[in-house]
Amino acid sequence: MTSSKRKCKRIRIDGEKSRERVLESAIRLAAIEGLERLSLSRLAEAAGLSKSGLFGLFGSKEDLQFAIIVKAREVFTHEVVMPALAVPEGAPRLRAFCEGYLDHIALREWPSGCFFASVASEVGGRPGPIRDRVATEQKQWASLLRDSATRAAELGQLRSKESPQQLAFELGVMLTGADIVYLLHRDPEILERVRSALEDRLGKGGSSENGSENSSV
Amino acid sequence: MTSSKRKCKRIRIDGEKSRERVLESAIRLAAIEGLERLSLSRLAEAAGLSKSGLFGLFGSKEDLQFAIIVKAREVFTHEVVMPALAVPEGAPRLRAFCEGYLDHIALREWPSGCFFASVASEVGGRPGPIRDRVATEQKQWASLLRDSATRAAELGQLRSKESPQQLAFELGVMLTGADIVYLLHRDPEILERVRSALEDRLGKGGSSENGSENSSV
DNA sequence: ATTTAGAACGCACGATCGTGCGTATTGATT
DNA sequence: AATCAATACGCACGATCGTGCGTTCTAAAT
Repeated sequence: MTSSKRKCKRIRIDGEKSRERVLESAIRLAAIEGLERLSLSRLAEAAGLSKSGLFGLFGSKEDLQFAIIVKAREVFTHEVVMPALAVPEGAPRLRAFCEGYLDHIALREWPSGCFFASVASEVGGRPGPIRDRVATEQKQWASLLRDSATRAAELGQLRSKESPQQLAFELGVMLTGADIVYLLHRDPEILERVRSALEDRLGKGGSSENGSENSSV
Repeated sequence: MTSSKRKCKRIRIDGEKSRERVLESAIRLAAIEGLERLSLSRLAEAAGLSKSGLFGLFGSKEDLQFAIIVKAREVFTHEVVMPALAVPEGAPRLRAFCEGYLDHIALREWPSGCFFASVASEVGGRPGPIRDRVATEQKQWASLLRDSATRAAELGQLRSKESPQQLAFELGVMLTGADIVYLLHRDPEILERVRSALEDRLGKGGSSENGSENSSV
């Protein structure tokens, strides 16, 4: 009920550019402050426009929060998911998902670790549309891991005694837990121990083993 | 500079009772809202006293936040740590720590899962005394797991190929990650999969195996 | 019975929050 | 050139935040 886009023959939505620019700052601010603590004033100041101008771009704070989630998902897809999809399916791709996640949370540009882990624990206790949306995103990420693990099992790349669903689950919660703990201590040993766990379950062979330039997207 | 306790021969601090009563509500509210989103007004209303009365009890909001952390630690110690310390050391105790944690986050009285996991991701990106305190608490919990795993290794209760430090780390981050994910979906399968992981690494034998009444403390 | 220190209160302050309104500015369409 | 819808702005509103101040009440110490 917020947007009233009456009849208009040819609208030139130049505001899209502004929204993108704002969201670029917003995802970083929201990861630190939290989705609800993020204030329009500070975001406006960080993005270089007025508070009311920012408000008008999104219509309401909840719409802004949704847009931030969508933008964060795009970034996560670009930084973690897509590079892994360029790796051969099965165990190597599953490993690439996990290593991509570890590299992602270790980036200095993200002082609050994984955006979705941060937001999940923020809104997890408060039911509502935002929590549902975050839950959906998390499920999709879990599906990526599970599908890769299943394919790895089909290809005979796993220890036979292990259920691929169980393996994908354990890796997923380990990554999330490591993100939280790494957030507190910033101890590289945390990332190394997760990599050891990966090596234990998926065998050796890091991301530097296969040249990544002969892959067709 | 907040407390000015001049010279007084015999003070009867009755306020301790009030503080305890307030903190009882505060830890639950803070787990849902977050340590910083928690407002004095709502907490005062929930605890049944005035806002200024509540403020006077703690001196400042930061002091209140510290008191909440201390209280949450007491609850966690009472609900998770102490029962596990009544279990024979080594693998059974390590298992009791993990199962106690799972039971703890599954409790309906805690709609936001583990207090410390929630607060960790809230303040993890913002350095300061509160984050340092939470980090210290997390380290102590990790030490409990690590010491139990080490003792289990000494007792020959682990698969020899496995480093006890690595085992303790993996279990710890799995618990934290499972807390976050369970917060989002409330799917009992999540808890079951963690229990499967425990069974895989520590063998069968749940908490109901050994009678817990013949234990000294 | 008087004294007295702390507990709890009402009240108000400055700051900041999300939001609505009125108004220039802009660039594409007519 | 004129029209018009969308952008971005300044400003102000009610609400809520953390905090300080002064008063009343209560119970232990004298």
